[in-house]
Amino acid sequence: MLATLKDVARLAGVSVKTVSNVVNGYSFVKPDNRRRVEEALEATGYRPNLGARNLRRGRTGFIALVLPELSIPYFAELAGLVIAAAQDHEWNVLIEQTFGTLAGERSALASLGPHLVDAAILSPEALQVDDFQLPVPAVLLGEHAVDVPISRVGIDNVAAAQAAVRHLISLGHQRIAAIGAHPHRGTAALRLEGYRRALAEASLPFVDELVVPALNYHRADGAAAMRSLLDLRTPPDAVFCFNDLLAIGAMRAAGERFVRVPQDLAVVGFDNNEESVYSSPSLTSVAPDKAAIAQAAVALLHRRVESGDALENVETPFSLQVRESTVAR
Amino acid sequence: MLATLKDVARLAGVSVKTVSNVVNGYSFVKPDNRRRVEEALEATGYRPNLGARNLRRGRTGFIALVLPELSIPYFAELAGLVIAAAQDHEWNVLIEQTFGTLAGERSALASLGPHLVDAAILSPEALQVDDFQLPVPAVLLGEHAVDVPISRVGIDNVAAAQAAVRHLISLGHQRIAAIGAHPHRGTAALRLEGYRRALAEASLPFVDELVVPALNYHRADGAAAMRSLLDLRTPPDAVFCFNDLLAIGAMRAAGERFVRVPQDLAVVGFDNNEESVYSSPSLTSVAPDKAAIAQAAVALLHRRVESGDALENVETPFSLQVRESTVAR
DNA sequence: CTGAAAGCGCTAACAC
DNA sequence: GTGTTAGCGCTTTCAG
Repeated sequence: MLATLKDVARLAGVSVKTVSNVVNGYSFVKPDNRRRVEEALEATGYRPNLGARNLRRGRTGFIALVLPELSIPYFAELAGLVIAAAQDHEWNVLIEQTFGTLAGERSALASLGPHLVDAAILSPEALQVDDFQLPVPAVLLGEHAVDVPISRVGIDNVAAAQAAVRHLISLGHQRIAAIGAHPHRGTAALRLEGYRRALAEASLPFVDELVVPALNYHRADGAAAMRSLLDLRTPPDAVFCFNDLLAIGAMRAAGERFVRVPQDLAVVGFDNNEESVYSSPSLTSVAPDKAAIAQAAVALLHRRVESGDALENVETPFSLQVRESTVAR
Repeated sequence: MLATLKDVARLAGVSVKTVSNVVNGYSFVKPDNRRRVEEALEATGYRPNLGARNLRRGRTGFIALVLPELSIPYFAELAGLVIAAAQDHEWNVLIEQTFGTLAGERSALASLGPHLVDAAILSPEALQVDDFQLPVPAVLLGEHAVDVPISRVGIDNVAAAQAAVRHLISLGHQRIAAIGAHPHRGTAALRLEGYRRALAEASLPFVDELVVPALNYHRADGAAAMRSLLDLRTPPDAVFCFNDLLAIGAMRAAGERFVRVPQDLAVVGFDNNEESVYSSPSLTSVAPDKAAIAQAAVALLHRRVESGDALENVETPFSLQVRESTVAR
């Protein structure tokens, strides 16, 4: 098997403490001993047993990332960035998929014993107030669906949605639909509010039939919603979708009815997936700074775990990426 | 803090051994004791400390999944399925991103001490023979770029590529390009071989200028490759791309030159990403059974870790999904 | 069937 | 500066 601290100590002719000191870079070690230990370390190929170290230190070396599904590009991209950010703090990331269901989210939280992870990053969609009895420090990505005392990292969703709809209005669109309303999702409510404000400031009417709910935010849901909009007596001339997948589905449905984007229908998405840069037409989208979100979330948790800092909310920047789905090339 | 075995034992008035027996479902425990222990378990909300358990058992409870990048849809989808499959074997999954570089892959392997994970699933792109001195049982997804004694799970890449190109030939295409050749990637070599065989069996010539290499397999690489093909004196009438991202990029580049897909140019991809179902036009693609790959890989590792089984190779099924990029609707 | 006790590999008092 | 030693929480002989 692998060498232990004791093996190294024996080989170097010193005690485990000295070896431990060298390995952890503590205090001063007599140069002579240091050299001998380093040679022994090299000779044995010693690698610390993280499990034992963490058991002793009372930490695990892991953080959990709880998200709906890795097959959703936004979360896949985010997960990659969280893993990279966690490395800077010597954390490994454990990914739990909830599939956006309450049961899935509860079971993910339940599996999150304090023995498994030091902290958690959550992207909940269905959790309720009672569920937030977390055994470890946590940070929410996105919005508080309910009012609960947990740190949060994310963009200003109202302002971002407003910017998207303003863009459509500035292009002369008057009958602007929204896809993605959802009764319990905090993020959906805020994006709807941004949509509402942009209409109001341009003195455009808020038309109920133009706001289409979506239970899920997959491409198929966007396509279905778009079809229902195209079936209206007066279809919209533009549509703001609450994420890029909905927008991709909407554009697909439009194409199937020979509705041209952007000439007949302008489309804006949200998330700025890589996919959206290469779609035909490419998709105008609200672009949250995902790297900033990932880094802020991990850094915040690190502060909380290390120094027991208080709750905090971090607002990260966003921008609007204008592409062919609103402005023909 | 949280209750330990000792706390539970004290409360139930028994020894830790008895509690441990109950928790682990071992042997027979006197009904009376069992009841008392169960009550104490309930009262304290006891949750075993995985770190301590694993330290004792000499296992970690984790497997590593080493892949290029989560922002690549194929790997994101696969990762989701591996996580689900690992749950069935009480394993948590640790994802390491290599970004497809040799340095990244080496550092991922190095961090894989036997103390961190029980086993590993690898999707290497650049590793060399010497690198395969793994400290834990491992399984390769995709192909052996080099000849090393490691288990492998994946589809028959030659047959799959051949099926894709046969499909193009059956549609009457004669001048079929290939995008994605790569000097060191085993998978690329096999797909190229399938392409070559399909041409040969139809007595079509193998034309060097129609085979375009791609250093990376991102959308931008597909677009660049397609542009070079469209610049040829006689451009191809069909193109087989070694993954869907290349194909999406190729279709985008074709559209920018007003080349119509599939009328002027038929396109086939590989991987069957969800994205490809909703692109315009939707993309014909070779569809590996990703769930089967994930399950086979995890199950194989479980057998090796538990019973020290020998190396084995598992071949998983695939199918060809025909869509609008080869057959107009 | 159950209890006592050893020890997985590591860190951190506490002595020297 | 360095050695000795006591645990972190758990599983597991080994007695009884």
